Amino acid sequence: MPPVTKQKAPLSPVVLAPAEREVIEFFVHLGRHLSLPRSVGEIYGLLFATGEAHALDDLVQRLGISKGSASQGLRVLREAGAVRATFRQGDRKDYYEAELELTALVRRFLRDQFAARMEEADHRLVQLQAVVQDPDNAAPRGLDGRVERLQSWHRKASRLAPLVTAFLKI
Amino acid sequence: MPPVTKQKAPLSPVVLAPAEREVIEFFVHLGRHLSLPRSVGEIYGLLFATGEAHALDDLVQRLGISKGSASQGLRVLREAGAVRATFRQGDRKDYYEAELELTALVRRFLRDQFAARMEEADHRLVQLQAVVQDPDNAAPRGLDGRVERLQSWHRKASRLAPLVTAFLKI
DNA sequence: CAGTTCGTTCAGGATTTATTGAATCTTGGA
DNA sequence: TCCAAGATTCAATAAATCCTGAACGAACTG
Repeated sequence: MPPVTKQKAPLSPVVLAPAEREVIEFFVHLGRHLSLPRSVGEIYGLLFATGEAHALDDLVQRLGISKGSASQGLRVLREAGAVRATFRQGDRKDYYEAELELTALVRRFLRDQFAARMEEADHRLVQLQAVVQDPDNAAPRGLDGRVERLQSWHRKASRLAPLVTAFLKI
Repeated sequence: MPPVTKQKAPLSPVVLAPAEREVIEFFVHLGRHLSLPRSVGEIYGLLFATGEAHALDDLVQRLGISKGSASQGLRVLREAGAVRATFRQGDRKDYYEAELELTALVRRFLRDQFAARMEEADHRLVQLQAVVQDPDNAAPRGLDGRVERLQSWHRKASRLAPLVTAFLKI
């Protein structure tokens, strides 16, 4: 008979309850719409489901993902503000818990992601207009007008973000 | 001397002007944010750049993509309302031109895509709540409250879409 | 300082997604 | 009805993306 493998008594079972699995799937699907890898949705889903702080190893065991995925996924979530690190006396592990203030999350997303994309689009449009107006580049007739319409729409979209932010405060 | 290969005199050159290439890249990038394949962005970009109606073969030649990609890409754009088919007397080809009313495009996107996703999320949330409230599923304590918060946020987001649509009408 | 425990990184493998091109279907004209 | 041009489909291939796990470094501990 082989020696019993050493195990530190887990405070809660490492298998997922059906309810947890369901929550995880929900966030995996949500993440797909934001082009996030499955593992990121899984991690946030588990943290959201349990409402507790978990260490990296915990996520690896319960979700059955690799340390690499867990580490990278946590980084993404940290940078997005979707997860907070908490610390415990006399414990070297990092514990993470889900940010549950969804409104704050969305607001942050709008401020960071959306704003960044709008700015990038702005740069592109400026460059595009320069290229189009250069006679050497053989722009089809009427193109400059169409690019102008792109820009005017871009300005309109820019005015939209603050409006949404305001709405979220209600 | 080999016979001259038969060629139907093209009305415009099959190589892309720099201005056209720039516009195409712009829409390729835009499409990435919507998880659209490169080919779809290229097709819309070319139609937008020239402002003219093009047949499938035209797109294949100028963009250097396969017939398959062109056909599927056009279908996606058609279904999204981003492209319109036009017809010509005594010509069996289908010609496509870009829908230039961007505001209408965005409105349609909100109405179709966004609404569909919200409805899907609604179904998922209802199911999720059922699973969570079933005692057999071992939901962690407090989870039902968190799911309730998800739903309340979902309701708020639903109210957002009409608001944006209204804004676009201005 | 040697030995541990954690977390991160990244090259390589696995999986998902996009593209190709030949076969097939559709349509209109003779 | 047959033919040919045009469009679509889809199985095979290519490309992009994600995941893994071993190697590494940092930070503690005895």
